[in-house]
Amino acid sequence: MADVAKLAGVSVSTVSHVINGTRFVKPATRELVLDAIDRTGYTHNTIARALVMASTNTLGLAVAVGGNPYFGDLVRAIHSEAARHGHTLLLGDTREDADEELQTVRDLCGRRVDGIIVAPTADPDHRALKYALDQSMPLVLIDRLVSPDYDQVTVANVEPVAALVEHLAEIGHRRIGMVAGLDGLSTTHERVDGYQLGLARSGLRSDPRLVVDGRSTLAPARTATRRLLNRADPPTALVVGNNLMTIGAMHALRDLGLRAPEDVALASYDDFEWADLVAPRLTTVAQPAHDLGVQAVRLLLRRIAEPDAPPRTVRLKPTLMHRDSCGCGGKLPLTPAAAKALPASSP
Amino acid sequence: MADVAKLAGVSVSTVSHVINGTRFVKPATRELVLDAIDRTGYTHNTIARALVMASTNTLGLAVAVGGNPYFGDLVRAIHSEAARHGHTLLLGDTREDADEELQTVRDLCGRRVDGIIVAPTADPDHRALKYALDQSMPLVLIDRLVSPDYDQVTVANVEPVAALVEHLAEIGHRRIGMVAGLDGLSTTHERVDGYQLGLARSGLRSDPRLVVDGRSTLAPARTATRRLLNRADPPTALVVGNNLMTIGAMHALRDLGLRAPEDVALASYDDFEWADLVAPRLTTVAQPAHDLGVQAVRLLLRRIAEPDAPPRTVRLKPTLMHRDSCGCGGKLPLTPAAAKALPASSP
DNA sequence: CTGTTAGCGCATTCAG
DNA sequence: CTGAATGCGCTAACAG
Repeated sequence: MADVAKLAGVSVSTVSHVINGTRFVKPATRELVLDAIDRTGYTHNTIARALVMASTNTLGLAVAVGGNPYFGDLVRAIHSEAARHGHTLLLGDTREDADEELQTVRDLCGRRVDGIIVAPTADPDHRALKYALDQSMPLVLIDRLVSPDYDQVTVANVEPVAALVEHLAEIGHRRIGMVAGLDGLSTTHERVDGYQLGLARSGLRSDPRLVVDGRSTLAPARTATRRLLNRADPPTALVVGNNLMTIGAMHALRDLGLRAPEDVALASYDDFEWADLVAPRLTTVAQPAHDLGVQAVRLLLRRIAEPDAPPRTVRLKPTLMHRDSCGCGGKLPLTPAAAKALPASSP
Repeated sequence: MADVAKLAGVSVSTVSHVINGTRFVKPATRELVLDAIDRTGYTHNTIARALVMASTNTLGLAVAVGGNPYFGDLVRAIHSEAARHGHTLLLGDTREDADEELQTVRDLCGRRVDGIIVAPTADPDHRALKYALDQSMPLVLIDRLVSPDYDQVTVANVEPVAALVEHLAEIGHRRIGMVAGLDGLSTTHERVDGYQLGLARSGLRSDPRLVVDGRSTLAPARTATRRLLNRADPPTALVVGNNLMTIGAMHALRDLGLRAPEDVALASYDDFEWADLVAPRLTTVAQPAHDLGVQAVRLLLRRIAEPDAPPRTVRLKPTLMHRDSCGCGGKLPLTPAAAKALPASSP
């Protein structure tokens, strides 16, 4: 930058100001600077700028990068919304592990990002989150809720899952099982709560043995589902807690030579782009991944701008993708109450 | 850091050295420093460090973040390998657009990442890549090849696709169509070349009208496939150039009330986790996404360490996932030559 | 309208 | 074994 200044016959201060447009510069000299800049091949050093400005224009993202396509959508949405506001993303992988999460958040803080979006792991102590707050690092939680003290954005879980269960019950199912996600995640608990609520509303007794742990991923869900269906008195319908576990559950059905929805009806949380290509076409609840990401970024930018604003929890509504795996033959819509909790969209 | 030094009764220089372990410090004073550090709640400022070290321990990644789950796997692999070497990822989205690509790379350079991994867009001038080289920014290309002057890592395309075509031909198909990807990408061209090669080897005449442009994404592939199958003399088998387009093609089949493999046989590039849950189970070619990512990072770190090393092109082999959509009934394996080009794995 | 100068927080010679 | 001093590249008062 000193070179540029010399070559243009001005001071570094002027160079800085033409670069940032931060104060008026006589058009003549500005031209001088401008072409001195590209004759020098000069490139603005964001690092140095960040040091003095105490702001990096970078947002940290701490999620479990792995496997789940839903998080891919989230990352994409977050990235584009961040970019729209001139921010870049620094990517951290929690691997759904509390220690990794803490280390990731630490690293992100060390790199002086302007704020962090994290999909919290099941850490009961929330060490990573506390650390961030401790550093007074702006923070917003996505997907999973932790406490209203944080800014957080998530999706409705209880009512939508209840609606699914009620639908299944109305078709005539009396033994409805659930493949639940990782213990310790709010999404898991809320979806199980929704399941219980649905049963209760349908006048069905809840049987704890019908709820199995699929650990939010494919393989465990596969074996758990297999075990569940191998019981002496297996459920005739299954509610599955997320997308990966749905793949696992379908594998399990195939392993056992069972067909959906004839042998076992299926309804699950999270949609796929190919959900209506599989046999049977999957009845699912689709998350508004894009909106979730956008909201998270907005919340974070607000928090950065006003560190003392009251924390806000945003909860978005998912959409019912009513297809064939529930086995109602398409003839039966949701009950009015359920439909209200869970707006439907034609596939 | 000055605070820490004061509180420990030493100089900043000593503090720096105990933090980085960069020279011997008497255990006694080191302890002093260490607990002064956490009594102060001091956090190492990576930004300032980067400024003086002229190195950020950050790698830039410029890909089309959108939609394609294959890139999700890639990002994951790259991230973990980078992390293994103490580097973090700065994420850039090219959106498969040349201008976005250039801007992304510019930004990444401005942020002084230590190197960049880019999945080049179809820009005929390779402006972004030239820019990076111009800045003498270490660079490696992933997925698509551009020129042996760059470090690049990709997957074999020609022979694997040829093998697919030969397989289809051997089952008896004489009119084999292809849904090709975005023009200008090496993967697209190589896969089309493989298609032609397979036809030639099978003694089939190539008909340009049987190759349609699916633009590497779902929707265009759907309409293109529909148009192709609506021809007076439609193909009886289809080779599809990537995963998203495969979803599109399957939608097209359903749109037309056609079934695979009975009405149209299907074989495609890129595997999915659910490829054997759809009807029919998809015969695909699976990319070694993880290895691609790992190799890319290794190449990049080598380039950073030795800026003048000769450029290297790494080409990995994909795996055949031989399932049902090709319609051979599982009875017919690949010809020996084809099998050699395309190792198979049981689903 | 523009130049001078003092840090931003750290790593690192060079002396002790 | 440790401290003092210099500079990384830039922005922002503060003078002109």
